[in-house]
Amino acid sequence: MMDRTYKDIQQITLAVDCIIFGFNDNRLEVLLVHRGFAPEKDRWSLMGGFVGNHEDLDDAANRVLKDLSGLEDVYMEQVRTFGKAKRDPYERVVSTTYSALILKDKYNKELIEEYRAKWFPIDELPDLIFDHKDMVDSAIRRLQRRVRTFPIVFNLLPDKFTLPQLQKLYEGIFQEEMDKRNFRKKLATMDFLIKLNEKDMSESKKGAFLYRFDEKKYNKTKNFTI
Amino acid sequence: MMDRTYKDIQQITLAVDCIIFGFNDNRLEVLLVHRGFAPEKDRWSLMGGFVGNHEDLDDAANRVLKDLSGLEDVYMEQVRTFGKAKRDPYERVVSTTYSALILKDKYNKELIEEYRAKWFPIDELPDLIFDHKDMVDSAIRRLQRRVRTFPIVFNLLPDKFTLPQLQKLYEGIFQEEMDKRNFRKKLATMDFLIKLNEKDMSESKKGAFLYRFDEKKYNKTKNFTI
DNA sequence: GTCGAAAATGTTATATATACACTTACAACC
DNA sequence: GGTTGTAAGTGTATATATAACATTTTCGAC
Repeated sequence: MMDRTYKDIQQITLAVDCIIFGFNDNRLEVLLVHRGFAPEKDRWSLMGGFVGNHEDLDDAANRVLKDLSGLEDVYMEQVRTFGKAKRDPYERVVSTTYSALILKDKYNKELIEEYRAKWFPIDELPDLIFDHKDMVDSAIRRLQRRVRTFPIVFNLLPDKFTLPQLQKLYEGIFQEEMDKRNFRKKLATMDFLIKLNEKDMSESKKGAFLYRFDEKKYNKTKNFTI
Repeated sequence: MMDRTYKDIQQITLAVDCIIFGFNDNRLEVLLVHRGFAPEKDRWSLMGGFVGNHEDLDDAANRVLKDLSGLEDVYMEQVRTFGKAKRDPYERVVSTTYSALILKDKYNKELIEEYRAKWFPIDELPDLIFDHKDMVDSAIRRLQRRVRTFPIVFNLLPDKFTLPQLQKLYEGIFQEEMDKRNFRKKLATMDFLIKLNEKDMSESKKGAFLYRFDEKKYNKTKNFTI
């Protein structure tokens, strides 16, 4: 902060936009809202909102997410701030993006309908307003980096999940196929992945064993890389 | 952006703060300014400034850096945005941080004196105002990640530099010593590091060969990891 | 009891990372 | 001009991580 007085400083509308990721049908998807109002009526956008004058930036992002999904205590990270003067052609708005990882079957469907929101696979995004496509892209790139060294993907899965599911999720995030044996070899070294005596029979005749992520055990060593 | 009108939205003072890195005396340092004005008079802070109403956020960061250093076209990256409502106890200010890599002997010394700025090694920082210590820490962590996969350290070195210098720089960034032979083995695989027929005799009797980073050659392959 | 479909499993080759010690060049000094 | 001190420069062996690749198992459906 330099030596100007705090008076007469120009103020700017500050917003947050959420890139909400979900794992559906073995694909990584993003939740988008359909704008029912001008400007840019009937186009798709990220879920966003303005930051209150006495509201923490992080809190604003959580509030916006809760308004749409009904969810609280969601895994969320700030991604970056988009601040081009002309990024919103109607008004000067600077927007900080947050990436959220949610569980598809936990969100509130009525709220989502109310906002006319829809899930889109990340490789089939519709046309988005303003710079929202750049926002999604940077969030995906960040997610791709983060999931290599932090066990955050479990936020996208139910408590019990199978290894084929987990692999499909990583493949959806990286947008590339992985070798099953090498993938499992890495997971086998991680003692915080607990194999249960239960199978999920819904995806195959043989059934796949269910696993659980033990966060406490993970916190002891915190070594994780895919 | 959700369905509120654009009217009556609260506006917030937006700032940028620059974490300016330099490599001096074989150490990684940060340039800080001494506040000569209230509030927080006589404490140290990052160089910052407010964002103009019609100014791109990136442009604001570049302007602030130029005001202090006289430098333009500096390597700069956005780091993250600090938005706690009470982070500045006097007024609501949201600040986006930018990390800059500058060359020590190129900046404008008069400007720096005018602002009462001073270089501090990153492991000997003074007490900083507000959340500026967190800002520096997150910029250092980001820098540590970035220099592993992008050849950005050359922004901290003169056009011609020696391998011992380069290694000292990496050691300063990582805050740990590295093995000379393994370090050079990696560099030897990079054909965009051009060995010159010149030695720098200032640091040793034997002298160390000077090298040059060839950006065009780098751009052909773009493979770089330390 | 045969078939089909997905789950589960190991080995080898290659690449990368780590650990480690001596020789060389040159200025400074006697 | 010979000795000394200091930093520059160099190679090899070992351990670890990554990548490539095919068969067997299970069980429901028919």
